[in-house]
Amino acid sequence: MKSAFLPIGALADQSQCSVPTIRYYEQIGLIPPAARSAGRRLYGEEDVRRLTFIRRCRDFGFSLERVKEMVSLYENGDRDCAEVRDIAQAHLDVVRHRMTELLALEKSLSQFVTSCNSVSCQGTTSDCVAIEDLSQSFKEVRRMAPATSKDETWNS
Amino acid sequence: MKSAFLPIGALADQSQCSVPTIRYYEQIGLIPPAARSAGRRLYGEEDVRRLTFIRRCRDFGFSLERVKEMVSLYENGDRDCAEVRDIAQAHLDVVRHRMTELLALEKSLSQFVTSCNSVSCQGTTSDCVAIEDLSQSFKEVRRMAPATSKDETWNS
DNA sequence: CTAGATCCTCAAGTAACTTGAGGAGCAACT
DNA sequence: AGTTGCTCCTCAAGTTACTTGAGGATCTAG
Repeated sequence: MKSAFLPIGALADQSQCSVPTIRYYEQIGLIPPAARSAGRRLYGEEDVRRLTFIRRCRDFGFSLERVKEMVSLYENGDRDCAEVRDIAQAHLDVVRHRMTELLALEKSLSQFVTSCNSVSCQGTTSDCVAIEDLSQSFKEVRRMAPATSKDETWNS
Repeated sequence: MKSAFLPIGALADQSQCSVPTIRYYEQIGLIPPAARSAGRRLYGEEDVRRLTFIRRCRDFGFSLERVKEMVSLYENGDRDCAEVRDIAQAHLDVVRHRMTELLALEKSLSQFVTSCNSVSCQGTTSDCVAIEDLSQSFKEVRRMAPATSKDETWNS
């Protein structure tokens, strides 16, 4: 068996969460209380997976309450399957919406950087053609996605 | 001239920020103090653009401090153009990184929903094949992006 | 066996808002 | 002219999701 036990610092490294954040998650009941050896917390591979998943969801802007829901999707075995699918579907909708917005910002920024590199661009920003382009792209972004409902279903 | 003056509620609608949030942004100096008529704030098209841009950046997970920096990108004309480009480039890196992670999550979720719809799925989650698929996809997601540096440059 | 890194708990601080109290102003129907 | 209802104002307190700090114990390497 290769299941080594990890102290909290190693878990933090592997999951990209900070040590105090992990303790905080335990405190609020998002992750189960860790096993202890001489008062110190010990973790396994399952904990690395769970925490990585949690950190990822947080990066995407889901609230801790929603993350709790998502974690329970694949850990809790006594829920109605259709209900679980509906939750996942709704999360998927949000994720797709975020992706279109991120794509629009990516386009704005890359256009800006490209034109800033290609045009003669030695002076201050007021002389720089690319700056005007940038503020123009933001207007375009707005036109592209006019009815951004602010995902109130998910973060309210 | 078609420049109508907007009360704070209309600005909130158009920019997708809440009314208290706009007042808060004024208070912390992120947006300039609005003109007033009978004590009430009045705004124009420029304010709609600025606030929409700010809201969008916040949705993408940039801190208010970073947003301040980005707002000054196209409003402040006395900065070195190369410096401005470097800031934009760094933002672009973060945005691209977020996009690959979002894409991975999108894949996980859509696979889950699809298989949940196709297989016989009438009981509880412990009976459902799709749940096992989902937790498997999360492991895949982890393998796809192992060195997530947590964007410390941007949100520290 | 000691020096430094890592761990522990508990309390307080921070960012970015949100909510609530208490009150004034404007629009528009009657 | 009155009053009903919506929007606005300020100021203070609450919320979420952490982070930082104090004060102390414990493990690990040289």
